[in-house]
Amino acid sequence: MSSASVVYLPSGKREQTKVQNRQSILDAAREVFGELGYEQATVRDIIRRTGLAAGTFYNYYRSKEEVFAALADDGARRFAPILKSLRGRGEFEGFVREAIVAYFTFMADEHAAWVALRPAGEPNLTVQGETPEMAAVFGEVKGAIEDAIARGHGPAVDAEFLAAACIGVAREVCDKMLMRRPVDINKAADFAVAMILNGIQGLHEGAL
Amino acid sequence: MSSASVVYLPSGKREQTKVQNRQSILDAAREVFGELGYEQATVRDIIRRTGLAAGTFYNYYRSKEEVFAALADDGARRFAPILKSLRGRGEFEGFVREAIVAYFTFMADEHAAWVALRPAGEPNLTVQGETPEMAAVFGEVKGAIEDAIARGHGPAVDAEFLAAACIGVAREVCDKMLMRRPVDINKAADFAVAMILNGIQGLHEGAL
Amino acid sequence: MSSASVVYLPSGKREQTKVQNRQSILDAAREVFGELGYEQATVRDIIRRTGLAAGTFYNYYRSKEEVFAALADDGARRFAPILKSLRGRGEFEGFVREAIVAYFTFMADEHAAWVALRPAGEPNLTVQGETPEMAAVFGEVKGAIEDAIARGHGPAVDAEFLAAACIGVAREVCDKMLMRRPVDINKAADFAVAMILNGIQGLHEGAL
Amino acid sequence: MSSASVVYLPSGKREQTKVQNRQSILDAAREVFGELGYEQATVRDIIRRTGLAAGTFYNYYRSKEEVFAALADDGARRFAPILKSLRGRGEFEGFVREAIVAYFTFMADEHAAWVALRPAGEPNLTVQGETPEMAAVFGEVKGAIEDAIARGHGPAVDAEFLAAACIGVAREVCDKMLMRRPVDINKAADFAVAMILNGIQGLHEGAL
DNA sequence: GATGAATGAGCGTTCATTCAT
DNA sequence: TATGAATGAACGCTCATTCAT
Repeated sequence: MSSASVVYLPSGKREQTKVQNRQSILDAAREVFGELGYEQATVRDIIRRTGLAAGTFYNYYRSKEEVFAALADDGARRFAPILKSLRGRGEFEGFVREAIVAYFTFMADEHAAWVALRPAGEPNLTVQGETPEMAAVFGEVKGAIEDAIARGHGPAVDAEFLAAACIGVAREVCDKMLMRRPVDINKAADFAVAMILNGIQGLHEGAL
Repeated sequence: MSSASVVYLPSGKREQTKVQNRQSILDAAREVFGELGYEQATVRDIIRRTGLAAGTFYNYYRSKEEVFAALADDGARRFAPILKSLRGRGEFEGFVREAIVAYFTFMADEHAAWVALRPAGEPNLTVQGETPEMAAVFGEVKGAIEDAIARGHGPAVDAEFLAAACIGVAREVCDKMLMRRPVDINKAADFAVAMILNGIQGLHEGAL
Repeated sequence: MSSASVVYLPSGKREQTKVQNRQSILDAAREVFGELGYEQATVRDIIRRTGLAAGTFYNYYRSKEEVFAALADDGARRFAPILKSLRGRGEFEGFVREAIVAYFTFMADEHAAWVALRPAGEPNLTVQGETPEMAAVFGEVKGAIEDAIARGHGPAVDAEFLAAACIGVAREVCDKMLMRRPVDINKAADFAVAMILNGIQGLHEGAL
Repeated sequence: MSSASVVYLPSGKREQTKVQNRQSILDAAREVFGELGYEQATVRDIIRRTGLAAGTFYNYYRSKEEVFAALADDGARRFAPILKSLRGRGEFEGFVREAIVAYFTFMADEHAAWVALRPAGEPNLTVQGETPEMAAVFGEVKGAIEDAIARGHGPAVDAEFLAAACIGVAREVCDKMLMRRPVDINKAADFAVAMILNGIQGLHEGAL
């Protein structure tokens, strides 16, 4: 009761614990962000789900912003190679199709993982449905499309508007796709791609 | 012995300050919501900007939800007649064009008013950029498009996806439009409409 | 809308209104104190039930303490003549019996009126059950008994303790009586009186 | 490379201040409840007297109800063994006497401690005079008497009225006893017991 | 590095009371 | 006198963050 108990662990273990703690925090944060949304989520929520002490959180991240960024970076990092293989290719049509498919696929996977991991016990919980990874990957795709268009790989139209339109279609159709069972990536991608490419086609003819 | 019993009815001064206070609160709330976003905004933020006492807020609204709703309702109410004149028309093309134009026009006006009123003194302030009115009107347009498509006024394609795509294009292009100077409603609307209608055209041919 | 409407009423009416308002406040206060208890009751609760304006309350009473006192005084005033007819009589036994009966009768009446007036619609409301009048009348009885004993009309025992014991018996038995249906004043009074008088009898013999 | 992983177990200093703080809160709460009464007391009153930060209170108790209960439980727990030794004894007279003595003794101790600790500097402060412990112990005694009578250990009279009368006598005489200097437990207990037992005696003869 | 209690600013809200009308 | 909106102190409570252990 009145003395400290000290347990010495081998150094390897300690490193392991560090990795484990960091992962615990990330996992808890993903859950919390997914369920509550970024704004509603609090550091305390994350800590609670972690089982760690409050102070421990701050050994790894300085704020909820930072954990969010870490998760987003992780998503972006995993998505980067996929995206890289698409960038820089010559023809725009192919790029759009592949980018959309890659994006939808990533989102479907992420969403599936997220749905699978959520405990079924709390059905009345408000769910935001988008993890930091998803948000980040959307940002990546957005950037890629904007880039591709700005670099002249796209048609000769108002580049910024075009990118915006592509992104809008991609995001909204993706959202709907994720709400259906089963999640049909091909159908959704076909739809989105058709909308975009046909839309552009018209722009040419209409000389916009 | 004979004295007057006086009944005070709502008269000038009182009623006037009531209206003023209500308006102060709404104005402050619009600012706060526009700058901080709904989630970050607090009742006390609104009160502070109002200069009124804390308790006074609660003579007018019971919560931030309620002020938000009041602002949103105001936006929706102002937009409703415009929208109503579009709904129920037979052909889809015309509906889309008019809806987009109406939406872009409303947003441009709202945005201009909003920008004009914001004090320039705090440039490093996080700005969300969307007032409750804008959010509400977006919701109205979204509903109108979904309705129009669901009621069969749209082409024979996946109605939900189509609505989603239209909405995505409208929102994103509108956002870009609002960032430019001058704000060119016609150009943006032409672009968005072309994307949507041409996109649909292709869907038919592609038998999606 | 923008001008004051003034209604002149004859002076008699005005006086009448004053009396009515005072009574409204007292009635509302009795209800509120009875339902919520003195501590929980707020001036606002009373005002709300009154239908009057908040400021009007302060034209009649300066605080909830004051309304409470007014109600208590009313109870005491109504009880005073009954009590007066008992005070000063020579023999203690008779005094105790009559005081108890008078007290129990008053409380039963008051309680019946109170129960009858309460709206049956809110059965889950916390009810304190004692109006200011009841509290005040208890105080009067207490004073009367203490007086009677202190003036030597009681037996030669520790006067303060005796008064305390009488009062304790009276209060607690009265409470139980009021909880039963039908309220049997005679039975309760007989019991209380017997306890007290027999108790005293023993004190004499025991030479306390 | 080789470093220690340290697990901190509850040790001296931390545990000590926790106990101290908990005690500070309980002490402050007892004072506040004693001076202001349960209803008037606020969590902030307790915190203020404690000198701790506002949030700290909530590390120990969730509400004023909970602190009150903790104090009351403490009183009841300390009184329980004394009470237990009395319950279940056959004859009623002995039970009443012992219960009264035990109750008066406990209250006298509690009251003495309470009076001794109160700072003399604020003479104009409203004092309620009853700590949660006292209230709880009164409740225990009340329950014990009601039980004993209900279980038939009492005389053949209206059990509920009898219990009420006993309790009334005990409470009121105890209050008076506590106001005198010196506090004479025996005298007060003798008085109360005589009142009760003689009173019952009369009930028998009177066939109530 | 891990712990978890302490901190105190800040939140939403209610309240008694005032005072211009 | 009646009105009822304005006031601002105070409440219960939560939070991000710190720091002695």
